[in-house]
Amino acid sequence: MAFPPFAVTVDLVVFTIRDDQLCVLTIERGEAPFAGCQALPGGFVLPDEDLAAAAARELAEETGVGKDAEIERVHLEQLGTYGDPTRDPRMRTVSVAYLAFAAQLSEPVAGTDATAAQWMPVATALTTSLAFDHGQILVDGLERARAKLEYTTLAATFCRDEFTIADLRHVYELVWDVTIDPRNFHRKVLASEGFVEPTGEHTSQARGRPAQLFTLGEATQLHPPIRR
Amino acid sequence: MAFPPFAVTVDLVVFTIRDDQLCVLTIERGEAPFAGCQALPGGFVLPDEDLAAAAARELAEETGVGKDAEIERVHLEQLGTYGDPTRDPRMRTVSVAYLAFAAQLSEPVAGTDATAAQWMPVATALTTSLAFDHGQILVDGLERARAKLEYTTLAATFCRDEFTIADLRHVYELVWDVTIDPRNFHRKVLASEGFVEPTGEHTSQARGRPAQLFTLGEATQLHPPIRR
DNA sequence: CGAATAGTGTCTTTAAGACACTATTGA
DNA sequence: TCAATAGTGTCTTAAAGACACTATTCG
Repeated sequence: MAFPPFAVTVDLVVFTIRDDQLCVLTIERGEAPFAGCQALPGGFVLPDEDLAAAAARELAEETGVGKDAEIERVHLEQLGTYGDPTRDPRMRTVSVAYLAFAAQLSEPVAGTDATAAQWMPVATALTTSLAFDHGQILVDGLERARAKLEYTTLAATFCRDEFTIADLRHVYELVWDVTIDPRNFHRKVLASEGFVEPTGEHTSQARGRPAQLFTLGEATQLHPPIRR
Repeated sequence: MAFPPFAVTVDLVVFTIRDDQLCVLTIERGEAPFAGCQALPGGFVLPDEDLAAAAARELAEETGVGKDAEIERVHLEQLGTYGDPTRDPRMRTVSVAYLAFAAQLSEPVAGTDATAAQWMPVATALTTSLAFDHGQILVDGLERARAKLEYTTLAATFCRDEFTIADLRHVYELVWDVTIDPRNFHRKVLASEGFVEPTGEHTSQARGRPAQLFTLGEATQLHPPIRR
């Protein structure tokens, strides 16, 4: 049977928290179209590769994540598919966008690609002209991320394996761009069955009373949700 | 630049309410693979066609919806993309699934296709072996539909232009497969700013006190949501 | 009349938000 | 000591759910 041939790519919206800012992974394009322009990382899906596998592969290539046990600390989900006939001037392309949340673990971001990858503050990225329809994909990814924090435990994915309640609150504050009452937040998280489990350890570095350390609990969904 | 060629299709999960049941539109496949098997309606995306346009075209072909002003009464949104390399034995295919909610307006369902289309109760469809990965797509579509009713006004999309609070409650009950207290539901809907607007008209047909008729209000999101 | 459905009022419980207060550290 | 952060308690308000009650129709 004849069918119109399409190129299928995956593009990644990878969020992390760095220097007290929500950041997104971008690359500088080396070739036309949009040469020299900032873009989301991504690439072609291989002939026998699943879409999620292609996304995981691109993520590993660009961040180094996934080569070790670090894959455990990354959340990857399908965001949406973008297929406007004019989105790529070279050919008819359909891009399946994936959304990733990562704790900032290893610093090296320069991937196996020759392209220079960097963590760009989301506030900057939103006012930057990105290649293709990547500006729209970023907006959609940010909105999805914000919504997901409400009813899932995925905020912990932005934290290291052990974290304090203040760390977790900081994730919500940076992603939602709001301030949250520390006392009410504390109570709400502890009241949420299975959200966090105490390790028994405490932090010691900062000024102020040492905080208890927690790990992510069994729950993946929050009932009731933590509302924006 | 060389790239692996893919076939790109759209598949539709179209829900409606018929005979007091949540139903999904299915077709009987005429050709291999899965000849004679039930499947979701869908087809190839044309070379210069947007993905959403392809979904709208397939929907019109299968249901007749969209030819008149009826397009107003249908909600169409992207559900997700399915691209397992083995999902279609003929070729490498990526399918972009769309979710549609429709009021049961015109009865004729037999589309312009030769394939026989029918409204199948979702409870039946879930225990039927559907072609390709359409069983998974249906499950995902049902879960998305259930979630959407919580925080959007889309339940009204299942109703005719004018509807009673009981009609609306019935949508929630059938989609969520629960029973809802009519009195609390009534209060909650009326308290939700912009959800419904009274027309001033009343129903007269049934036994019991005549009910007020409403149209959908300006709101698209519900604050607070109506929880399952 | 009684059955059926529409619609209102009221009480209890749960959760959110404001915010006073105590606890424990470093400088 | 004070500044800073962690953590608890308590009050008020909003919303969910249970359910008694009234309203209006048909048979």
